[in-house]
Amino acid sequence: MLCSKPSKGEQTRERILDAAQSIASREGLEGLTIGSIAERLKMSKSGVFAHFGSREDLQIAVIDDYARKFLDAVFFPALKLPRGLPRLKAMFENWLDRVQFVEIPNGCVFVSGAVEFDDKEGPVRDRMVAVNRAWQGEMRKTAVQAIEVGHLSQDCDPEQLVFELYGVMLSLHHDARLLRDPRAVERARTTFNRTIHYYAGRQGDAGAFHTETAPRAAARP
Amino acid sequence: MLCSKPSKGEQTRERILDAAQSIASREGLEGLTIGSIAERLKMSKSGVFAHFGSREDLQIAVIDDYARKFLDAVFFPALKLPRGLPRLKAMFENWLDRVQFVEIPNGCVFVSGAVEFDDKEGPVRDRMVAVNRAWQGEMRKTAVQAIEVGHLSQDCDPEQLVFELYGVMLSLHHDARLLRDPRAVERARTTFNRTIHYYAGRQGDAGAFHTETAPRAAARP
DNA sequence: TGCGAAAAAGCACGATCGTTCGATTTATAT
DNA sequence: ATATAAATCGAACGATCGTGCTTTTTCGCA
Repeated sequence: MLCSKPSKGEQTRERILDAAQSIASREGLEGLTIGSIAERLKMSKSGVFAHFGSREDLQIAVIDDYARKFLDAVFFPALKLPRGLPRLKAMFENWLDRVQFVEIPNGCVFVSGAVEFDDKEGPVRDRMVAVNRAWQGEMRKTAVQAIEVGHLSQDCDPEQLVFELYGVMLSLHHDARLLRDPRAVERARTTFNRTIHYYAGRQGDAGAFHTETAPRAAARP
Repeated sequence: MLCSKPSKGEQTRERILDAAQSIASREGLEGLTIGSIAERLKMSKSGVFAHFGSREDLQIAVIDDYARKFLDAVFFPALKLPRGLPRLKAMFENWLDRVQFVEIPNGCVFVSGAVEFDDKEGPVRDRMVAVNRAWQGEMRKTAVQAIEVGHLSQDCDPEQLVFELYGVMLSLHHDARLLRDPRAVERARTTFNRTIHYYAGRQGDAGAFHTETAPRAAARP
């Protein structure tokens, strides 16, 4: 019997992780505090602390949890589409939805964690790097497939493409969250379309992009 | 008589600002601490504190100082070049040098500050936004001039261009500092060249970019 | 229903944070 | 050189941090 009974401990561990998620999104992993979780959950600090061996372990658990939710929302649904451009475009649209409706309002631990731990050696940084490499690796693989099936040019460097797509999202985060520019989402989409169009290259498949701005009407299940 | 004698107070204020700069680059503006400055300067905490009304004022002073140094290194030297693409390209190359030789090794308060204060209301955030808008504004103006003199297409949206250039630099910071990818600098240059080439549009001035990867041999004075 | 285990609370600890205040040491100008 | 002002120090404050310990409460099962 799998997943029979979530014991009391596992339940509250989940509640703690949710609260930590929410706080870390807004305040960053360094601003995440045992006391702030305890206050939000109306628990004692030691009660919260007991579920994790240390604050570092808690931060790592938050990173893992965030990565799982991110991939569940952005990556795995796109696997249902055929390889190549359809899948790549679906990944980008899912990502854009995630940024627009979750990360811009609440913050993103990938973005804040990247600058918080970029020169702070230790296991938290290591995990941050690992999940980042994993996600960029999936994007790269998707780009490679798009090249293999002929949707993108043979001249396309997949890692270069990933670099550019990641930059689009970082700029989106920056302009939308710091400068509060509502046009940032549209700019991100414009950049993506132009970038893909370029890498699609001279082979006439450019018609695969029916509209310059994707149809946002379709309800997401 | 201007700038006659820097009084003792102004001198140490400068030393404090330098130390604060160095610490804030590595640890972020939130990791910047009165005690850490005092320790580095072998002063008392209160001695350091007395030069600024509060920690917030210190953080704001660091932001202003950082912005000034950034513009001195990146923006103003480019003004000596003629308007249009030469100036825009000089700004990018100066920026890339700055990132490569200063910000990647030491960190950047624009990048870390942007995510630290993106939803932390207050005067520090306000200043962060102000200097960011100022810099993006200068880039936009430079892009507008490039359009006016015909180096960039009339169809080019200057704000879209700024969005994309900023994204290139953010992705460079991310890949170089978190993932420690030495190829990130080259990728940034590649993206810039391609982006400008696109916005230069159908007018045959594309030859203005002699090499795909800029000649890094020339010693910078 | 009662018993052993698991979970949560309570309390204290040393450290560090920004900040205040009065004393003390320096620099500046007459 | 001396008086006045500026700069720095030393000590302390209340808060908050992560983390150990011990005790109490609660859960799960026979």
